[in-house]
Amino acid sequence: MATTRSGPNLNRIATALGVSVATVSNALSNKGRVSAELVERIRTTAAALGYVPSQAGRALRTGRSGVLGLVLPDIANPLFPQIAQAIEYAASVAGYGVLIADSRGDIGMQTEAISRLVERGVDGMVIVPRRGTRIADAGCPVAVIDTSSTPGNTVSADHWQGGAEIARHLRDLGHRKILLIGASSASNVQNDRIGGIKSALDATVKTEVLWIEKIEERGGPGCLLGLADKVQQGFTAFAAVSDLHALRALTELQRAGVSVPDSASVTGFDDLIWAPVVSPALTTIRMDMATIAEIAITALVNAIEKGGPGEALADEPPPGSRLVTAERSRVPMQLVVRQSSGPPRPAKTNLSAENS
Amino acid sequence: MATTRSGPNLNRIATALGVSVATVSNALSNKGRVSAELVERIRTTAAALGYVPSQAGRALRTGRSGVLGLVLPDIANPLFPQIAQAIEYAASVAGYGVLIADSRGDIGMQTEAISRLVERGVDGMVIVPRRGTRIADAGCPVAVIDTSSTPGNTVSADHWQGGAEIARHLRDLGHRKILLIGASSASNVQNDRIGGIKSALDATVKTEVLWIEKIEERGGPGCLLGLADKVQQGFTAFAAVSDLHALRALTELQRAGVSVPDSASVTGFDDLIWAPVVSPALTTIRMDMATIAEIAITALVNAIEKGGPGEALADEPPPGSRLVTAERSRVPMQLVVRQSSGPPRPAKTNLSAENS
DNA sequence: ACGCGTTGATTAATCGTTTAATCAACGCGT
DNA sequence: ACGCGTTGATTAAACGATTAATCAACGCGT
Repeated sequence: MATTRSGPNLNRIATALGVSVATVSNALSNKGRVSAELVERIRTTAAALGYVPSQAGRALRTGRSGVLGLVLPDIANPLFPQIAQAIEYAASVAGYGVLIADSRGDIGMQTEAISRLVERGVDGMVIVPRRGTRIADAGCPVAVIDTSSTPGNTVSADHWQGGAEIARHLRDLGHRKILLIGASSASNVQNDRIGGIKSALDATVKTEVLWIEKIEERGGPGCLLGLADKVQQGFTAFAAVSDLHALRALTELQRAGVSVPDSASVTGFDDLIWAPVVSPALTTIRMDMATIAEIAITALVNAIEKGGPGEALADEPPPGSRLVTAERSRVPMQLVVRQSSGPPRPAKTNLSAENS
Repeated sequence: MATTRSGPNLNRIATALGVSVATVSNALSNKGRVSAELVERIRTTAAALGYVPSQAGRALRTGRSGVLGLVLPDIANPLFPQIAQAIEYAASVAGYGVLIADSRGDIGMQTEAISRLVERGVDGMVIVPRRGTRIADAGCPVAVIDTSSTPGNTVSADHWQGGAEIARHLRDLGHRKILLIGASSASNVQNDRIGGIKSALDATVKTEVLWIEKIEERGGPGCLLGLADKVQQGFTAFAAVSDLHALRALTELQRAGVSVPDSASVTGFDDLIWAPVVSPALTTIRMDMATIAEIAITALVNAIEKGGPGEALADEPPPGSRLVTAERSRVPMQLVVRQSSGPPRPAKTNLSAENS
């Protein structure tokens, strides 16, 4: 079934019309000089025969497969659907297919996954690295979506600005003691988000960072984070750097009898699928994945087709992998206010429900 | 960069050794008759030159692209990471790459997405339909992963049995009034799960089905489901047909001051990523996606390579799309007991924490 | 009438692999 | 010594598209 087997090819169209294959090829691709009338006839019979060009033949001749690779070292990441959908859409608009590769969390398999893609002849690849793993040269243009502070990053959400948005939101609500919840201090993305939060707050607001990884070293995976104690210590807001951790915080607080948002506010990041359906619906920050994907794909396609803008990192332009760059490398994140955030301990009002 | 451009090809290896390309090809693929010694020499120089076979050349000659398509009409489905990961892994083990296609929820785009894949020359495709949409013929072998009650289904989790497992778990805990929570009565999967639950319960256990879609028609998306009232009515367990709905139920109950699992049990389906981290950790049912994917891919690859077992639906074997079949079509689901389920209203004990 | 540029189409080579057909030795039985 | 099967390697023809080079008319100015 590969690539139009048994289906009509250029030859069949050519003989059907009594012309040469070259003419047919030219007519269908607007290349050489073919009379308008003949183009018309070729087009119609091609359509009538249900002609579909063979990617294999074209790839062999042109050296382009029309396929991009998408490498997700951590496919279990709940952001994956958003990313895959956006990348697939942007790629298909640009006329490319998307081949997925997964290293199943294992860093060593990332290299293998990449080489699998290369063997399949991808023209370029989009890599969403986890925790700043180094990208070995792939021998083709590569776009990296991570965060601005990662060297070689092509484009990403402006996690720093996103953090600042959340911080201002909580500060304006009146919170003065905020607990920041992250998973791993090794993640560039999480560090940027936390950095952004802190940067937007002056000395009147106290913050403290809680790393889940640290706590789970003792308590085991899924253990309680001790947030009820934090409430006792005066924290009125809990800003997690991912909706996953926000969810954990939310349920832990509720279970401990802390009412949200009345007694404590909880915010997340990424607007994952469950953010609107939990109760109270989660205030969070959404990344514009569609725009990010479009920028990444555009940069990648430029590098592929023109050898155009972007081959950064100063070394060898033609060989090795070329990390592509884009003019816009930070896409703003958007605050989504729902019910999980509100002013700290106001007697009993039932507040803030803009979005959702 | 497509397909080993500029890289060494068979010809280069052949001239380097002073043999013919055919011999090299035969040596590398164990086909024709080549002396063991020569095979050895060819292998080593091929490796030394970093030879990677050109998929394009091979595809053109053999009519096989070595690529499968994965069609997800509802990519926003949180199950997607599990599915994509399992399919990608099974496919790569079988020597195939996976091209993703997404119809962004729109049913009309499903056909377009499929034809995009066909144009790219996929050898076959795996389709995970949403709500029993019909699959137009794709012109290549197709494996369908949905549920047993869907006509043409190739393989899937045994949702019915999964439902029965959950039902027995709750019954054995002592629950006698269980609320079943589903999203849409149009979903075959959800109906099978609910059917399975009911089938395992005798008349001593009362059940009632709550369809979220119906409630949201009035209350709007994300509205409260009125579960606190249900508790008043004597329901002690809430069995959702997806972790997403279980999560919604859990947070709604907790927010209403109903303690879980002391005053009410909540269970889900699918063991999505947040199931272990919410508090209390969610009791749920896990599907063995790895096995399902392996069965689907095996059946698909059989159909592709041998024209082997499976071309169902009685009509034309060679043309049209061929829905493949597998010997095993139902893969059992596995109960994962965590903290969100327990016996109904036992005075004050702090119970059941097997798994997690 | 001759040369020349333009238009419109064809010829043929090429991409890299697979594979059927062919061919050259060589050993061996008769 | 001749024929014959076997082994080990080569030749050459595909697969389907792209594209540079070529070629046949034709119109037109001088």
